[in-house]
Amino acid sequence: MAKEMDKIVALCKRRGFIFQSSEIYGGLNGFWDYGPLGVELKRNVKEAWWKDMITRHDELSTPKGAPSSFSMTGLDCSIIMHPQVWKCSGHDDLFHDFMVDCKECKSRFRVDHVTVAVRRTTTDKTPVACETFIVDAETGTGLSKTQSKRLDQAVGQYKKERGDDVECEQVTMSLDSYLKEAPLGGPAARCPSCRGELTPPREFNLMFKTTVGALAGEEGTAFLRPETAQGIFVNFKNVVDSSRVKVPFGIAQVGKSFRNEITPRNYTFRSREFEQMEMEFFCHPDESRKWYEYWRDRRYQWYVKYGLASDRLQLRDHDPDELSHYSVGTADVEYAYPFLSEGEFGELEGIAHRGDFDLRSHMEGKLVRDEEGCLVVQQDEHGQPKYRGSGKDLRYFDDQSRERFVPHVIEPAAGADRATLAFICEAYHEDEQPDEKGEMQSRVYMKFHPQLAPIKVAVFPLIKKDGMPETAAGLYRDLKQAGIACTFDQQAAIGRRYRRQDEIGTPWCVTIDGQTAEDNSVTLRDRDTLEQTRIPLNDVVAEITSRLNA
RNA sequence: GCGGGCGUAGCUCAGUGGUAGAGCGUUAGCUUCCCAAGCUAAAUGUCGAGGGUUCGAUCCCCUUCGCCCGCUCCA
Repeated sequence: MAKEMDKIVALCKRRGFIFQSSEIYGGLNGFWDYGPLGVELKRNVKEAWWKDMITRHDELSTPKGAPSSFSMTGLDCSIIMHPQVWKCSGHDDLFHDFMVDCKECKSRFRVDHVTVAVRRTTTDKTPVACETFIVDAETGTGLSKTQSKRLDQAVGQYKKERGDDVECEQVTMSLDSYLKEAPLGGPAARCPSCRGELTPPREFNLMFKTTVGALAGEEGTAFLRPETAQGIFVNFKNVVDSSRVKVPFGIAQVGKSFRNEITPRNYTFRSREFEQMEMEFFCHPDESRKWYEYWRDRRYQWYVKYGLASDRLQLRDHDPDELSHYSVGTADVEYAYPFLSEGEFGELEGIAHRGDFDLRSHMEGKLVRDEEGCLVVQQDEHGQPKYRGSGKDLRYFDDQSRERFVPHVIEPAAGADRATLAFICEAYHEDEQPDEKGEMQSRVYMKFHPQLAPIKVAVFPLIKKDGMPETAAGLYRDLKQAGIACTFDQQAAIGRRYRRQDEIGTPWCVTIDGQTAEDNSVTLRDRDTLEQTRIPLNDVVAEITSRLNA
């Protein structure tokens, strides 16, 4: 499997699908460029998505499986937005962590994930001893017996030194709070797994920071968007007010997002700069469950339609404890990429039921879930909203029912690069075909769906004489005029030219031969079956067009 | 981020303390009436980058960047 991935990566480089960014300077981890063929492939992927979402959407009919008819519209938002957007969306907290590293065993921990049991004096709260541990979410386990014993011993030692009149109590707190409370002097918190020395907390920000305005300073600090979705939410009111859409409706966006991943790996799968195809679907809360299921199934089918095989593609509903902070239901469309271990799948797209979390967050301020599971505005230590919302009314007024409500949101969020990579991996095929002497030769071909293939047709004169090149060039121009991506090749033997096209996934080759001059017919050769059919030269454009739309 | 391995032509790789080769591919010509054909010719590398040791480094040492595997982290 991993070997197959190496072949795919080599082919992508050799044929101009994907290059490493800034390769001549040694490359830059987590960034990738699309070559001449790659850009066509990725454009076709995005175009297929956009057509499915917007261009071909019929808002007068009810699509199969949908609760009702609905509207769809597009949007293209800026990459840099007001910093408050990320505070209210939750990204600022979620993507911004302080981490400590163990100098001994090199483990890394989020400061707020490490719990500290502290023994301190009851009188002046001086910390005497502490032990760290990670609370297991499933078992809820805390301090071990050994650790308790160590605490007892440390307190005993302390009492011996100070005399017996000190009373100690035990409290637990996060490492975060402990470091703030006992910055100096107190016993050092040690590594939860090996008791090694910990580094001071260091800032990790998964969002790319930049400065707005020429003057550097905290004032102008802004972030490159880590997802395209927030641009849609903050424009919700603009779209409703300007486009006459009625709930239910969706807003789609394709664009770049940026995440400063700690470990970009697996080719283009986890990149620091990537392109998303996101759609936010706004509906009445009572209907949201049905819409969630509709979009989940429809998005899965989209990948099937464009050629991902069902045994390497799966739709997986998240377990309740796996759900994001905002979600009441999420499913992933996953693909068994060849770089993953047997049985493992990687995420292509997440379809999330986000409820009213996003719109309300941008109205009221950043929300969190309280003990009863209700969304409430997160408060700071003074009882004020931690991050203030816009204060704008983002509710929707339904003229028919005379009802005013915050729509619920279904979000299918797909990775354009991940989809492109999955289509590349799925397309890669090797087989054995006889050469002109009848000996079996290995053949590599990319079995792209014709709508995704970078080039749809290659036109060849069988040999470079008898007017064949001229006839072929004429057909090439006709195809170009019709807007069909095609190429012309008269170099080398015909077999080699076919193989070249196979390797870049061109579904059809048209060859002008001796018979063309006699009866105006050409051969149309199929990439996958290698079968050739004779069709009239004048029908080629129409034939290709109809096959492309099939 | 840590540990291990690796980095030589477009690709796959060989090789040596005295500034480099093979196969495939690419390009040009001839030949060629259908699946990587034949013949002829040609191009291509600052041996990942920077520094050090040396009379001399692609080779030895250090740093750095990148890739792969594992751990960690993460949607």
